[in-house]
Amino acid sequence: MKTTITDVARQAGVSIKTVSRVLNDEPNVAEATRAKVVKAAGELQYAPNLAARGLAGSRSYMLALIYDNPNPSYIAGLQGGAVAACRRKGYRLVLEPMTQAAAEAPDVALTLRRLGVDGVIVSPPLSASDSLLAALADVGLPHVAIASSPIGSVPTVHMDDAEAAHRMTCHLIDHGHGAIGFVAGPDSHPASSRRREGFVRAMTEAGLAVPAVRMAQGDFTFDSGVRAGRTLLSQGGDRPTAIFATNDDMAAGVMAAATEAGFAIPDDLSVGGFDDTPIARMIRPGLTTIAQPIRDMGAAAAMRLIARPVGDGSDADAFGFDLAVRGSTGPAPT
Amino acid sequence: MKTTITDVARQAGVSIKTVSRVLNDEPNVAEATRAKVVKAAGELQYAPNLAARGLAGSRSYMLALIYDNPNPSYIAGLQGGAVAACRRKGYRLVLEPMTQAAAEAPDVALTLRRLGVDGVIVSPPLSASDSLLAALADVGLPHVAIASSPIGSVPTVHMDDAEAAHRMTCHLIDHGHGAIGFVAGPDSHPASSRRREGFVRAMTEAGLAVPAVRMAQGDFTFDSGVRAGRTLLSQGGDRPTAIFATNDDMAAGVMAAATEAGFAIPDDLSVGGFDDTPIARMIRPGLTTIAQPIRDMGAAAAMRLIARPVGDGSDADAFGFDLAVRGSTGPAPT
DNA sequence: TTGTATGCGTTATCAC
DNA sequence: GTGATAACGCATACAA
Repeated sequence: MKTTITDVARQAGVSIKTVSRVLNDEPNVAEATRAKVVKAAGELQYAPNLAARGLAGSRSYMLALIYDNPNPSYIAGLQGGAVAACRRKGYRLVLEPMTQAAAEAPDVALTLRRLGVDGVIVSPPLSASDSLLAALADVGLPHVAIASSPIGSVPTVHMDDAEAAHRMTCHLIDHGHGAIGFVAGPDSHPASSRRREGFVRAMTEAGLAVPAVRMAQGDFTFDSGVRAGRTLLSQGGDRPTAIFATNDDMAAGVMAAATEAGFAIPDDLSVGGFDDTPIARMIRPGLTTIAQPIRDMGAAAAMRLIARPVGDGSDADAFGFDLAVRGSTGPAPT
Repeated sequence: MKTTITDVARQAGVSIKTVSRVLNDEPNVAEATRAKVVKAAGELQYAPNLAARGLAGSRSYMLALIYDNPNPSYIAGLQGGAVAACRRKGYRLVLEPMTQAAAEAPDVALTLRRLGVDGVIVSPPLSASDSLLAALADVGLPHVAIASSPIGSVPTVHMDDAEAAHRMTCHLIDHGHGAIGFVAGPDSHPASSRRREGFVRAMTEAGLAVPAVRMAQGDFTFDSGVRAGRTLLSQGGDRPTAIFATNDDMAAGVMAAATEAGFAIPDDLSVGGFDDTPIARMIRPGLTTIAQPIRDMGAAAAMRLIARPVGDGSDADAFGFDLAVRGSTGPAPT
């Protein structure tokens, strides 16, 4: 038999309401009474029934993480931060993987309703889906988006991808590189265009050209990076001396393509990545990349939902980033 | 205002019990009645209140995944499979990361109680913690362990690590390698000893020596692989011609150490890994490794909990594995 | 085949 | 500062 609040009340010699008060840190409880209750709860190994609490209090103490990201380490970071924040506040995190198609389907609203959570965290690239965001608003489900820039009226936790890309590009330019290749991510991904913006801006500011022949596109996979690398490097004397691939997997692909073509890194070619996933430390030379505080962002997103269930919708948490310099970038060959 | 089962009942012109029957696929409902109810539910975008359902039915329709694994892709696989299975059955998956220390702490029982779930999936290395397993049994929480071999009386979903290690070792032996180095994982990890067993058995069967000098130990990290690689390769003429590192990260480390020391892979040295994580395809040459059906195992674990809430404790699901042969292994140098 | 009444374990509304 | 008691929305005996 499960021990209930009634058992605790009996053991402590008080009413259930008082027990409830103590458990929920409500005011107006004598210190002595509080102690009695805490003691009784401890002895009985009491654990409140969440279903009952949810039913009575009309809160589920659950948050959902909606994601559709093939990058395990990114998701793991987000999850870790969000779970940690949830735990501190007595919440639990439920997983809700969702394809782009499902997010745009007409029945998302019902799917979201069925979740039965108090709020949801939407991670990229789904955080850019207007229809999903609209459905969330429609259903009246509190939500926060993790994105690369503030999104309209949706509470957002973001890191400035454009600024980060700008920084990486400047890093390369500072090392004397003028012919810099760029490997973009898929257009469907919101971060892609932001990163491209940052790159172009830095190049323009430095008076450097951005010819189409040095712009390649990938899909954030290693293989697409290999292909992009081969293409960019097959231009004879006019080849780039540095390539900025907008995620680590693609950057690793570029490095593989470069090595295969006989280029030494960083002596013949510098390569920059984005995300600072584990692979960045596992390839040789180590990959210079952009480190995002993913974990913190996950935690911030959860806290937003927990602390302000009905956000005013106008605020946004901004996070910084770090340029992790490793061996893959160096001076331009002379 | 949320729409409740009462609203649906009114809209359909039936009683709530009938609605309940339809929603839960219970028998004894006229087809016409069923249709009416389904229609009403659809129109009202009805989503059952999970808290109420949980309270009344004394089931939470939630499963928890307990894990403490630094390998994101392993966890992601497990999660993916488990979530998919849960979704098919109307369950949700909540995350419960837990350190080894927390799992062994005296208050785990209370932590587990507070989870408020119908069952938990315990992944390695926690699945080897007797105290955690005992606490689970104590609390009366249905659970299944994901492990490298059946565990006592605990329902287990497992893959034979020893057999897999044996296969990898045979693969190397078949290529003419006799001096094979081995990089073990931490002793605290249950899979470590199993993998060592498989290695030793294969070597012994082939009449090959297993000198201590060719046995190194790591902690499943890339860096520890680098260290182990350096050590194993610093033996002059007696160096191994192949090294079997028992996870991909360490194998990647060994490859880095080998390259650094001037050995070509696979011409001078063959390297085998374990797990088939993304890194295996992202390093050059590609890493020959053991691919586990992680996703399927996660799904199986969830299904066990859902289909047989009170398992009889004696059964276990066994899964196979694949040897993914890539470029890192080849004939022994002559 | 369908409907009525009771209870699940909390929180919340009042009165004391 | 504390305690009865009514919801909360659903499942489930039990009736009809």
